[in-house]
Amino acid sequence: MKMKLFNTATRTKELFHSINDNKVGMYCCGPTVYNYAHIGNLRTYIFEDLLRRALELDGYEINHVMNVTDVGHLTGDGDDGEDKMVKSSREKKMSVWDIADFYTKAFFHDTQRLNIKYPSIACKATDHIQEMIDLVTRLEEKGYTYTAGGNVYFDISKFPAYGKMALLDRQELMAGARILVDENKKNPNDFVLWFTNSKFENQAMVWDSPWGKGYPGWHLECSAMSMKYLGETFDIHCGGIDHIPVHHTNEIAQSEAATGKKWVNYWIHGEFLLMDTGKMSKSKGSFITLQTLVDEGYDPMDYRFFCLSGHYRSQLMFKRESLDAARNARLKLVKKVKEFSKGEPSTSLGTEAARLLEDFNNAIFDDLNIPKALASLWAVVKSDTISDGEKIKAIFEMDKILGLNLESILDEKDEIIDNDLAAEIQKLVDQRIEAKRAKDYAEADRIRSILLEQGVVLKDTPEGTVWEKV
RNA sequence: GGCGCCGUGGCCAAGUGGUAAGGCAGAGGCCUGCAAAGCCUUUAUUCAGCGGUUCAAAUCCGCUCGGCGCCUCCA
Repeated sequence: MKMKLFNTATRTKELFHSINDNKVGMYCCGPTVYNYAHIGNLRTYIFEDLLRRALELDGYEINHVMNVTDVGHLTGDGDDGEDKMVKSSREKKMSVWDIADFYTKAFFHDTQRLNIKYPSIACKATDHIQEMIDLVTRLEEKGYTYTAGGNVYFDISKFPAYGKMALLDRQELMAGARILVDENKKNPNDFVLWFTNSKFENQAMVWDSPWGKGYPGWHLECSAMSMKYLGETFDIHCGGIDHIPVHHTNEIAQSEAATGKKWVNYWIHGEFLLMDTGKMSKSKGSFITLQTLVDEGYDPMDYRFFCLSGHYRSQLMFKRESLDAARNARLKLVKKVKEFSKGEPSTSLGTEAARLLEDFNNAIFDDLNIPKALASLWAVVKSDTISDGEKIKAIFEMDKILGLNLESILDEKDEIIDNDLAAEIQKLVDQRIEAKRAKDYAEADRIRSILLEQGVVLKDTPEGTVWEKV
């Protein structure tokens, strides 16, 4: 047990201790399924996947819970906001349920392509309305709520520790920064637990509650579902750094007010992916999805490898140039792995390979220092003294964390080309070999360029001429 | 205005007191009829700038300049 993690709650790197032996309860804020996830969102899920894999390497069994937000996420944090699901539904002329279903599938398709492990439990907010109502009831019984304008609000003045993790007490708001404060609120930071006062007609997603027909506030789902599946106090909660000041702050307030207990031991937040133009924002509409990159010819693994190039707590600038660098490096790695795997893999590691693997693991355990760990990976690749069999074993071991799918890439068949075409190509290759033998280089080059036009590249290796499709 | 973060070779990036990992790109070489691929070698007396602390600083402190994020839905 040697995992060290930067805990936002204490702003320090701490040695991780789980509540129950080798079991870890980890809750990760999931997608809002009113649109596609963009590559910035995906960076966070990749980071969480790396965290999960690292904890597994450290010997823990992970209960990984992720929510799917399919209701209650408003365009503004007040009574005036419209539910994003409803908005999307109206714009796309699909039912809210179909919208949710469509984008949930799209989301998990993306995570699967990025080799992100599927959560132990993926839970939808709309399947847990009762749990949310129960939570609001508990808060109401303890006097943490008030009703105004038909909505139930959380009263932060009753919870003195409000904003402690986010250091909100040390901040002063910029005058006018908060556009449109909900007039029903006693304090601008109070937040809605339950809405009944929807001004939007035909609100499709409403449920009966003790406070009237309505729908839950956004923050509620994470508190209700995490406690249902992980208990009232659990180990890790992660998400994007943007969630610190509002979403996570409110989750902490309502959870700890309800139970009177500490809710989460370790808060781990991932930094943002930035574009040259600034951050990528889902609600602004223009963003890059994984499919965009795939359409441009990148492999999803290129993007994963790109994310590995920066530390999860640092902002990462997305540029095609950087993605190209990541692709080149990854392709080189794959090529090496294929080469090393021609022989039998070793069953054990010699001292140098073992040392490099240990260096790798130590970097991982030091708050997920992937960029540093990668140096050990390349050291294995380039080593003169480690046998190919050991290299393979060590690299596959490292890939359990990196998740580049190196083992299954080996199983991939090279592009299938039908036999007739292969025979045709081989015939030309043979002609060229003949021409070369006769030192008729003009003819040899002519044949080579014919093949190149068909996308076939020739390589004259010491073992003879080989060709491959590009 | 407040809070937080950052500034390391052409690009990305690790390193937070002991004298600069790694990747990409580039250059040179080997190989080749020429290529392609591969391999080898090579690229920061220096870490935005200026002061200070210290035997010793990219690493600590102060100031200056530059960049970013948050304070509003947001990974």
